[in-house]
Amino acid sequence: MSLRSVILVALADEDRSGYEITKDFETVLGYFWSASHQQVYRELKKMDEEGLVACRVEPQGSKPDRKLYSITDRGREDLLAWLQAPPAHPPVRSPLLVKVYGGMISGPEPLEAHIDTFYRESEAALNGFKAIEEEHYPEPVEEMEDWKKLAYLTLRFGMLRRQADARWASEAREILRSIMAPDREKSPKKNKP
Amino acid sequence: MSLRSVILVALADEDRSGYEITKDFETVLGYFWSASHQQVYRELKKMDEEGLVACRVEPQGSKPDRKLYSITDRGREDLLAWLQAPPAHPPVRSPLLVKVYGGMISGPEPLEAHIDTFYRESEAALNGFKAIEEEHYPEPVEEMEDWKKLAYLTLRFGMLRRQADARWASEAREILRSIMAPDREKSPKKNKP
DNA sequence: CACGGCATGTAACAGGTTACATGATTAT
DNA sequence: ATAATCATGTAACCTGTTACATGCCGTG
Repeated sequence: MSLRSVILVALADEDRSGYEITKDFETVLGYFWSASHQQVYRELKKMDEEGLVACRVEPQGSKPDRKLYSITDRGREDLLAWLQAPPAHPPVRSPLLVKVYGGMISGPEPLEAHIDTFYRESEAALNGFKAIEEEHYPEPVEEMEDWKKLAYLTLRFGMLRRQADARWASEAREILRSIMAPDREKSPKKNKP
Repeated sequence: MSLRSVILVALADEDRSGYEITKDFETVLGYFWSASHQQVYRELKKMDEEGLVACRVEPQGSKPDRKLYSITDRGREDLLAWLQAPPAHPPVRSPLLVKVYGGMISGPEPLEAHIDTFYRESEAALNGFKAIEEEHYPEPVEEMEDWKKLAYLTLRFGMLRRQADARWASEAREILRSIMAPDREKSPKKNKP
């Protein structure tokens, strides 16, 4: 039920079209949720049927018509209840770590490549976040408006995660080097002793 | 296609039953993947049909029969190809951060509770990992066998992540306190200015 | 004899991905 | 012209969750 709630959050302040909400998932909402336009349209339709949102068609002269959705009282109630309920913990699912764990089967070479890319991506994402921080949050936290503090916290989460990821990747690179080191006797590959 | 591959990794060293693989997801595999027994059984059935695994029924005297699965050559080929391909990046989906972002709607009280729980859970998980480290990986990394280095890396990932989570939670708590502080004029709630 | 662990599944549903499809407007 | 962006959707499929279901064994 999370997608519904994210959409309701997006609609809480201003009416938006499915297209705009999709764009939000590529920007602000993207720090903590992702959804494709197909998902958004499908969900909005269901939510309309269930009375959580209302829909009106807005003709806009030259451009194609758009369907503007607004949150209803029922929608607001549902959202409030969801926000107050303790959050679910999405289960861990990391393809990268599966590949690490299976490293004895693939051999260390592909692993080194994966981890290297992961390191670079983590660093790049971190730098991206830092740039956003400088541009949009230059003032000290205490001086931010309340809503801005909350948005900042979601950015901050991404930064700390990516930092941890980059740190792990460099550790992993070191350890991998010791596996790949050629000056060792070759023993038969076995995953468990 | 990741679930298939994780199952193949689990079968790479020794034949296992669906039940045993399910248990693996609660232990070793649990650091980087999760799946329910329903998923495991369903997937094994499909993989059998597609010739990635072979199945034989093992009667074991008193206890109920079990179906032992083993990886086939086709399975090994598929797994190797998958391990070598660059890993997919699962999209971010964090219910907690959605609730943070929607904090102006719910008010800070429930948020404080969510973040507090998150902090405690992160710390607890971290301590759990540290205990496992002491018990199962007491020797210096350089002295570990290759396969053990890889397993250690998956543990290490969990540790660094949880550490980052805990750090974020304490930052968040501080910032939240400044929102909740009662010695401020009350302004009308608005998510965006 | 009740309960937890072993061992296996089916069915329905919810959520997410991929592919396909349409048509207008605006910028190069 | 043609490509990008705006704006909307359908259909099929895959993956994950929840609920239901069965039956044996060993321990207290």
